[in-house]
Amino acid sequence: MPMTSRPTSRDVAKAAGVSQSTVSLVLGGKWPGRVSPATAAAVQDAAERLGYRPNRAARSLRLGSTRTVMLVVPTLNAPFFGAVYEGAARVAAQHGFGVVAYPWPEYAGPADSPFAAPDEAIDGILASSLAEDALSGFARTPVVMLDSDPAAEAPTVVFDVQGGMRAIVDHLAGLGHRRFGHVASSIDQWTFHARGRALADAVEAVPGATLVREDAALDVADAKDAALRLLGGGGPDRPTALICDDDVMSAGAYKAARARGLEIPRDLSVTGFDDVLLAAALEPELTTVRLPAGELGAAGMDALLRLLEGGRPGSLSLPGELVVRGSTGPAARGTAPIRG
Amino acid sequence: MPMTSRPTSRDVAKAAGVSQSTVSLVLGGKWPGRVSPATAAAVQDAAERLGYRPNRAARSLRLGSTRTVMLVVPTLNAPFFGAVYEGAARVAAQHGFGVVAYPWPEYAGPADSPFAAPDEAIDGILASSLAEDALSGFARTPVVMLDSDPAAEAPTVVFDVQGGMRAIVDHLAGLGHRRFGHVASSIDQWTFHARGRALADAVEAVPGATLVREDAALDVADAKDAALRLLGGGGPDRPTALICDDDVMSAGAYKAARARGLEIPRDLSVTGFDDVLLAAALEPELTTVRLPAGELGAAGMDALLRLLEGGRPGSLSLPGELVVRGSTGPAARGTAPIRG
DNA sequence: AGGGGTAAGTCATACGTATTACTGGGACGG
DNA sequence: CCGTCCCAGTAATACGTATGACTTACCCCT
Repeated sequence: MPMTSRPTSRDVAKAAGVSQSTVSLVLGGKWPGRVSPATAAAVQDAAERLGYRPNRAARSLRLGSTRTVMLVVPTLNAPFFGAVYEGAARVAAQHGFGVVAYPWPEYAGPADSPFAAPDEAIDGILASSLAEDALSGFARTPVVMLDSDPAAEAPTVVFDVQGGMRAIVDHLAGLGHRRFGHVASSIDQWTFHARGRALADAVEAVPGATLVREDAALDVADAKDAALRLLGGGGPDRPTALICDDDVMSAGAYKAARARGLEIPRDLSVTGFDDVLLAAALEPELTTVRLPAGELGAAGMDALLRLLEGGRPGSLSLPGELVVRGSTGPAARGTAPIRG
Repeated sequence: MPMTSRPTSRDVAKAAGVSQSTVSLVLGGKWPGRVSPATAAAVQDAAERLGYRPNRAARSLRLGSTRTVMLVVPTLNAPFFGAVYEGAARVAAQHGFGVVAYPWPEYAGPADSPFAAPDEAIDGILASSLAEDALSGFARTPVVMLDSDPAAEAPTVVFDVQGGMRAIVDHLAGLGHRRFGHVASSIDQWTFHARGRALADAVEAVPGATLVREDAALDVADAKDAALRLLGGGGPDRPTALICDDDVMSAGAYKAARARGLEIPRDLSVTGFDDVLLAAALEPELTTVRLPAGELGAAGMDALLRLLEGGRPGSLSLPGELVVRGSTGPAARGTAPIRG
């Protein structure tokens, strides 16, 4: 007789000749001392044979926990956040947790969430790249912040922006560059504020180095305009290296260079940040800092799970890695003031 | 006295002076004829005042439905699938459904799913760009396939690949091109098979046109090699236009062109497919076909929800749109056989 | 021999909801 | 004036699990 609907723990009990409670004890792993090894084995065997899987809804109802975590990101329409998701989901799955992603832009508070009742339907929140108070509607829900202000109350996992920027500046300074232009993101997010500060600090540490900054939205066209402003008329005082807040903006810098007739890296060096697919697709390939987005998601989920278990996870900083490609080269002699 | 834990339907009942069943009826919207308008209003008011939200787990348990859908994609680490997710999640949210994404590559069957018991924890599956039999472990679960073989049993939403390729070929033919090279993806997926067939058909419709094809993996470096093979020694018979299976491969074609000293679009035209961010970041900007990824997800979710309601949704084909940018131009005269 | 202790299970219950079967009472028809 | 019908709502129950409170039977010790 074919089992038409899914087997329950009671079916397993019947098959093993025990009570439902015993099944629950055994499968819950808390049988030592309560159930004899022989019985436990019989139960596990029966469960296996029937292909029993516990009902998630029933378990959630009983335990008051859904074993689901919500990931809040600005968008999934960017490989970076996709990688964060994958890293987080991998770790979550290992602990029997599911992950629901929620892209932020249209987000207008808990009532607007994909879940009508976020406080109930999820056990915790992993929030990337957004202000902490944006989550004020989720009182009672444990939160871990990613790539956000570590000064916040919640545990935080960030990239070592400082180290990354210093690596870039050191690399360029070693090539003889002294006049830097910063194609900066105007987005009001901690990570970009941090990048700006880190860059300023790093440049300050280079004797005789100068830094000019122009802000732009996080897209190619706007970044191109900012880069053009930085390059100005192309006089002898123009920057010899453009440091961009992320890889996409670098593409704008490339366009600006071409518009000015400058060849990369001969006449101008350009750097990015993040190392997304685009970086290696550009011509020449982009020197940038690789941020381990997957690890960010994984480490964040790890912290969140510890938080859910009542622990008190600390904040964490993940190092980036300078990837030197073809967009950086020695500072052109010709652009230095030759005489006077 | 502050309400410490979440209000239940029983709390609402108490506050409104009715029974729990009445609350459930009213909030379920099936009260007309069973409950007086005045009472219904009182219940709704009480629910509002207490900030009542139904418990998802309890409802799932009762109804045997989780109101959650699983989205299976090859990866989220690609903007295309991120957009699919966003479109699907938007539609799902409007119907009170949540979406759990599951990246495919590590996928090894239901037991490996983020949910230990997929058949129970989800109501349906939206699967993108993968073979139907890959889901054989999910018997009993309704499935809608995206960008996959429409001949499959499950309802399908695809792009009009045929129309897109024809638009590209017509555009190029109008510019005088006759010798085409196809930088083809070697991935065994319906969409790429379809693109290959569609391209062959479209070229065949152009009198005197020829088509050569080289296969490559879906990354920049491999696509570059394939493009180099297509360009050969650069003799008079070389293709004047390279049609790539997607935008990323186009980046490889760009590199091949530069390696051969060919300028785009003067000496060589290049086209892509998909219109991801990269397309507009390349220099010159890429002529490609924009595929509405978000709409794909939305339409797929729409079909799936109808399927879950017992409907019988048909398959659907979404049109792409040719986006002409700077990578295509008139066929160079110099490359045509001048004499003989 | 009687009492206490423990090993090995079972019983009963609660989680919060949706729904079916039921009830009290008023209106209405004959 | 009595039977019938319907309105407005309620009581009871089931979904499948986890767990604290019980129960039994056996063993050991004095």
